[in-house]
Amino acid sequence: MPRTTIIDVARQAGVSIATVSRVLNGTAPVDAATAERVRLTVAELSYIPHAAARTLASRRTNTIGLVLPQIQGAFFQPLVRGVEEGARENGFNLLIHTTRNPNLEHLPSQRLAEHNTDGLLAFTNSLDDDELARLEAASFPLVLLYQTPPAGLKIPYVTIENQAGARDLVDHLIRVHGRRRIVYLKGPAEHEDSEWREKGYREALKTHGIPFDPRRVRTGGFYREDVVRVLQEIHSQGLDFDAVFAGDDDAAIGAYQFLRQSGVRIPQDVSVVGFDDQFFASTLIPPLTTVRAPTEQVGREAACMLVALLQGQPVDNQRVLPVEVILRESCGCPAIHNPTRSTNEECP
Amino acid sequence: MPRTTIIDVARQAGVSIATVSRVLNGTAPVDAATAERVRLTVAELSYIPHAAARTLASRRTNTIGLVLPQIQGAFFQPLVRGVEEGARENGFNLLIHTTRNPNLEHLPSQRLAEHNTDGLLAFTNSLDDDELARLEAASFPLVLLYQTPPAGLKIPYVTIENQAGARDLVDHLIRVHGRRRIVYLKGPAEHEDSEWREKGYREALKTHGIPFDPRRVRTGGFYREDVVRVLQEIHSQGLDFDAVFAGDDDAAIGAYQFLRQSGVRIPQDVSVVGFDDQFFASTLIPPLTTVRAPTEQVGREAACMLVALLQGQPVDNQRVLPVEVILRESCGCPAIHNPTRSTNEECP
DNA sequence: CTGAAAGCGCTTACAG
DNA sequence: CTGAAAGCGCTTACAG
Repeated sequence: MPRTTIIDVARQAGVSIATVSRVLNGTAPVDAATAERVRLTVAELSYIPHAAARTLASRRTNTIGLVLPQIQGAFFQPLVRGVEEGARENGFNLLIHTTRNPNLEHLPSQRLAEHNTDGLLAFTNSLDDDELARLEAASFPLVLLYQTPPAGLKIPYVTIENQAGARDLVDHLIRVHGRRRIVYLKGPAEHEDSEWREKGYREALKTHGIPFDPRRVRTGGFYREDVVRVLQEIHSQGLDFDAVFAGDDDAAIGAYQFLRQSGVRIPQDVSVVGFDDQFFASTLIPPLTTVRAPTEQVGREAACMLVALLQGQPVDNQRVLPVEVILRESCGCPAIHNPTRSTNEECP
Repeated sequence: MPRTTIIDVARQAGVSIATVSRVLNGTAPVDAATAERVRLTVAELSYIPHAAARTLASRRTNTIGLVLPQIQGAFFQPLVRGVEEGARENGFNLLIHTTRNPNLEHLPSQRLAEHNTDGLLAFTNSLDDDELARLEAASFPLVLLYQTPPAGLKIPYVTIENQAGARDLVDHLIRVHGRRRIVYLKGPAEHEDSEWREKGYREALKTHGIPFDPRRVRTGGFYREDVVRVLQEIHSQGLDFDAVFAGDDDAAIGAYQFLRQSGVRIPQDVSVVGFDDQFFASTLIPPLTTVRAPTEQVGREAACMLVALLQGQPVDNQRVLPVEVILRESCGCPAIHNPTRSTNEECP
């Protein structure tokens, strides 16, 4: 049986298809009574506009794209959820392209960008600089996630206060718990968040007059296995430490593993702290002290910015969301039996 | 700058757009040299066909739909992954509709079914019987997941050996560990898997001459909180038990919680077993004895069946995938230090 | 406020 | 093996 089209609605309502389209899209004033009649007919026939036809005729896909390395894991889930909700709340569909999925053909963002989406959200390092430049030159709407634009490009971005969060966290370790030999495990080389966090780490050391020791800053801080390996390395090099600032909460689990199997007590011998406040952070043993990052909100805000861009509204060039240190026990603070998470900078 | 279209390719290659289309889709024989020339031009211009135009012209969306209650959680993740991969491997896109997402308008599968997808994969209870009947009457391609079709409808489905798995698991509890007062926590009322598992449970009791006690079979077995509540209820009714067969592995965590806070030892006092072998099952303390279900494979096979249906190939009316009992320590079996999961029915 | 008509970028009989 | 042309179901100037 043939599909119900706009022609069927128009015929039955006694109007032209243009009028039906106008009622459905609210793109032009329509006589109230006529509009009502059209709406009734639409309901009666259970008419649903054909998305592809709409796209073709309007030259808009009503879809935003999200390019990121993966969607699994405690960090990406809330990010994707935020983007999803931001898109949906604005009536947009979401198309996700994961760059690290080996099953997916490698496609240079082109299909995603120019044919299937009206605009793109790009996570750090998911699109290379040339690609970004090309898209910007073509005035293709873009918003960056956790990344500032490459030099010379003016692309709005959303990120978090990495530096301040890391600084406050490390400052707490030094000031309250007397830690001075703090290992910082950073992410992959060009990972911008890690760079900002390192600045914060250095800032805190400086404040307390602790010299920066490059041997205590290592790459490999975003995967548990890498963390275990790197700590092993540090240990076998005879370099001692009294605290580990892991790349994120998941990586902190690697630190827990290494220390546990080495017979080192957390936090008595070594403090461990993470970043993000991922969902399981409070359930680790000991509960993890970390920096709460509004990951879901980053996703939502980015989606909203992109939508605003698509609608020709003015948007800020940048949006940096605040973070907050969450003190639990892995730094050395005493247990709180109140389940409310602390926002205090001193131990509660 | 205007988008590159099939016309640009045709012009530059010196052929008609029909020929370009044929080369791209392989829908008709094309002279080898001509085809090669077209392919070169396509590459040169970085031409990417416009998906919406294709859909409109071909009346095919090249997309399959998946309707299910949610995509989060240890059970649904592998299911969705399987469907995703099955779809992608066959060159299809995937559109997911979650029925339990309150942010999404409730849509009677119609939009998903008739306008945006070529066929639909429906998880148990996601589409009501009328809806299924309507779609089947319209010859809309369907495959059911973990559900047999309603009476009178002939819709292919993919599920697992629920009954045999449950039977073998319960049989193990009785035969090897001497359990005789086994609580079975089933899922929501119309949940078909639970019904089959109950049959398996009863079958095992019968084999060992243990009378069936309806008070030991309860609803509420798919959510941790419910499990805690139900066990509390059972306990406060003075009904004793020496084993809990939880609705799934996640629900088993609820049993762990209840027993632990009641000072009951697992497995010395009470055995606990689950279903699915979700990713964390081996990491629980004690490691969970369960039934390994090929959830990802169910998703993949269902996607493949639907694709076959769409391509007019013959498909089986049903596909029931085998499961396997995985013995760990929560039933009372001794710890294995070999990390290889056991497939043996006796304790290793 | 409304309609006739062009056109979005493809696929696919049809004819050769 | 190839091309001209109709048509997929809409949106949107254009004209009134």
